Amino acid sequence: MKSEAIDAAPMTGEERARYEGLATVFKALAHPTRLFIVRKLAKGPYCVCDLTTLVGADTSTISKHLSVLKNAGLVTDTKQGTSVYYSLSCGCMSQLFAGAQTIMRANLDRFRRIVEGDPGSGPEE
Amino acid sequence: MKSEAIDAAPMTGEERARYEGLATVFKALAHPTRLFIVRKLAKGPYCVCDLTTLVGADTSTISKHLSVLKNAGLVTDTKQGTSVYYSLSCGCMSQLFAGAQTIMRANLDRFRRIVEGDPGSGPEE
DNA sequence: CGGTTATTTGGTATATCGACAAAAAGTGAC
DNA sequence: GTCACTTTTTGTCGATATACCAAATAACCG
Repeated sequence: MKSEAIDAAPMTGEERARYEGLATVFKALAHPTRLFIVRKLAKGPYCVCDLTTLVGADTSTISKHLSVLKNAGLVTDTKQGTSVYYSLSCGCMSQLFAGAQTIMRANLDRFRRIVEGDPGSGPEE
Repeated sequence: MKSEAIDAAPMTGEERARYEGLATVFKALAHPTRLFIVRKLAKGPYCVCDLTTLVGADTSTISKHLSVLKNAGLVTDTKQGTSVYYSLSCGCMSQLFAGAQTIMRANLDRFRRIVEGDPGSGPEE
């Protein structure tokens, strides 16, 4: 049975497109290495080879991760000699991190309560 | 050649784990349908069948999307009769959306400038 | 209990992602 | 031009994600 009232109509095509655009941003952040990179870039620009060293992966891998971030509009790049330096394109990244960290912290708390056996918290069963 | 100083050491195991946890949150948001669902849940709890109608997909598909959101700690569920109602577990979702929307807006602006041919903006070449 | 409804789980086919290696492309120095 | 260095692109392959269908599970009602 349906709930009281589904006031809102089903997802329209335009809505769908908007959510796909948003999803592109989140997809770009949906990888530990890319998060690590974004975190580094928050401190200043880095070139590909530096990030390669920091992450400890193949250069081509890092380059591809950076292109994902760039296509999502999260970073910009500048050429300097043979190097390409990447920077964050938006200060709002910290906002995104803050939100995600809030959730992660809550998850950790929940997990801890479950492990420590605080009754009345976890999935009682 | 390396940049001046890579003061920070390479990614440690602990760091890696932390970024994987964060990535789980972003991964959960990295799908248009799940974003749509989260948006709906911001208005109040919905059961699976309502969301199924709103999205226009198979029930099992929606159920699976909801389980992804739940495993990431973004939503909680409550049983009421035969229905399961899902709610957001955190008000910080709006923060995440705001950040992503800021980026998307910037992307749109950039794109528009390129299309409209404003010189000195797009990827000059 | 059998019947109905709501949800989850398992199977499967397709598509996308991610990592490395190898090759290509761009830049600067000589 | 060639050499050295940095970055991107391409190819391949295994892992993951996603959609639907079908079957299993759970809750309510008579």
